[in-house]
Amino acid sequence: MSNKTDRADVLPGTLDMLILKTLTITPMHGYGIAQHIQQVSREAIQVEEGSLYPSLQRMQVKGWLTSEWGQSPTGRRARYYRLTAAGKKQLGAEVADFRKAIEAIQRVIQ
Amino acid sequence: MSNKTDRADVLPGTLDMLILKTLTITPMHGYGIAQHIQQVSREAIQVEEGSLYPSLQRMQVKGWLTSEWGQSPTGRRARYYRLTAAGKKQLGAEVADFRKAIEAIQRVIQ
DNA sequence: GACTACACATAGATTGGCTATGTATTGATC
DNA sequence: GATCAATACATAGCCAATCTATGTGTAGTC
Repeated sequence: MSNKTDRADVLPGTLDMLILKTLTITPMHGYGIAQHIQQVSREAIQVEEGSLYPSLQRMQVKGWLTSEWGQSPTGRRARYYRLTAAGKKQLGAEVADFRKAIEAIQRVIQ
Repeated sequence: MSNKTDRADVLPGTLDMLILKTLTITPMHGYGIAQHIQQVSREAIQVEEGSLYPSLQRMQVKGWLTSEWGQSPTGRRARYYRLTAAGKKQLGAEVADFRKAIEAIQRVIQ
């Protein structure tokens, strides 16, 4: 029974959005995406590999990302993910929906 | 494919919290809880019956609610749900977790 | 007597993210 | 040169939460 705020599902349904947002900075490999989200969220969000890679694959299938093999800064092979135009559009929609959702919930919980 | 913001799962995992919060006002029957959440959220959140009643049952099992049959204002039988002390405590915890979670996500999405 | 709103309830499906596991490489430490 | 931690990708199987769909029944209205 781990602390809820340790995990990516702090709010289920938001993982794709966090990944897409991270990739607006620069194309990144999976491990780097997870590190970035963890750091920016001040360790509040820990993206598990078992969530991360399936999500990256889902989003590639949907056309929101492309990827290619490359070299990580440490010299290891790594798959670099890049946001597509469709991915940017999707991100915009998800962020807008998210803001509407928390606004609605805030009204209920005051 | 309905509009996300039409449904209770605007943010999955928040339904129990919304119900608990609603019951801090006064004991209420299921239908009334759903109406209240819908109104306060300005129609942004629609609690489906197939989500509502299972949730009410889960929370009773966990001891967060009690219930008893009564009369609705329109003269029909209705099951009234009442928040327990454990339910109040749970609500506090869920609201705190929720605030932490959106804070963390906001940091990532700016 | 038909229809709408009210009211509760369950079955079955879907989704998302989890845990657990497996592979493999690099760099540091002993 | 062996061992270990960190880096890196990936899949299988599970679980929880909510959804859709469906069913029952009553009160009030036209």
